[in-house]
Amino acid sequence: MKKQGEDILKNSALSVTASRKRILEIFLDADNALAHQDIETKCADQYDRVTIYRTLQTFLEKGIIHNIPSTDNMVRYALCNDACITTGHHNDNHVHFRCDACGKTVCLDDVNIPPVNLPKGYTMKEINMVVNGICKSCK
Amino acid sequence: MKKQGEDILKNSALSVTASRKRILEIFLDADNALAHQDIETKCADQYDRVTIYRTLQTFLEKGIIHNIPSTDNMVRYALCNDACITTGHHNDNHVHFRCDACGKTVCLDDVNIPPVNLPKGYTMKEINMVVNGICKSCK
DNA sequence: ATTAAGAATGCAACTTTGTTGCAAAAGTAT
DNA sequence: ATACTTTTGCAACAAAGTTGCATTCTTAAT
Repeated sequence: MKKQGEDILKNSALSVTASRKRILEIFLDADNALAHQDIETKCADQYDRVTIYRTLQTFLEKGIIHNIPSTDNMVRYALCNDACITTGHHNDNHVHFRCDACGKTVCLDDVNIPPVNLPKGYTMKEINMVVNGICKSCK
Repeated sequence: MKKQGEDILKNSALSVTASRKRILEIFLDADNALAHQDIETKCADQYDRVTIYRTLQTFLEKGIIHNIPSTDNMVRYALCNDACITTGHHNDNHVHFRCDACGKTVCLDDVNIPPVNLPKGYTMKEINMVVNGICKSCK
């Protein structure tokens, strides 16, 4: 299990570096989505701010993580599920939940986004759904 | 029609000031959602950046505008529809659409967000749906 | 209409967040 | 082990957002 992060990097054809392994580890350990800031507080002493920005960008492009929109100017990131990473096919069709009590944002992997009918002339490429309220841990 | 902005302010128990009227006017004229930056470029010569921040904050709190989440760290704002403002009751249950071609974000007022079943233990308070793709004007 | 009280604005200073170019260091493949 | 490529850290900068306070504008009551 120690090698999990390294494997993800190799599968994505990325070179294996200490900072990438560490940031992946942070995601693997987390039970919720992380903002840039969260990651920075966990390892800014070890790695430069700029490196974190670039690493998140790289992970996004490779489909290792996906981002979750927000209304607070704090885009959050979460690991894509295994199928996503191994197949290369993206299926981030799940709902995200933000708890107003604990502030955590999580992926509800089992809750699919319901289909929507757009008006004539609109073409859908991606869809994002974020629900907030109280999570099961807080209530 | 000239008084529309002023009426909105009065209905929300806000004092009528030049900057608030101007910012409301910008929203009334716009056919898409606006980021802070958009507003700034339209009136930063007339009003201070700080005033714009505070005005948007106030409008949000009063329910005059609502915000639209994004993954690009550019929260956008749009006027709530009339019913929203007059009844004080929020019903921003519509889908938002972001066009990848023209970059505009719009409210699809006629497209309701479909219901979602959350797992046991989760309570929903708000829900947000953002679709992106190509809008009817661009294709 | 005038005025007093309260609210909003502008300014200045500051903090945080994000970006870019470049030299040094580390990783990869031979 | 070496040459080549990629990544990192640093520095400098640009942009975004925040706060306190003095001044100005609104409002409501006289």
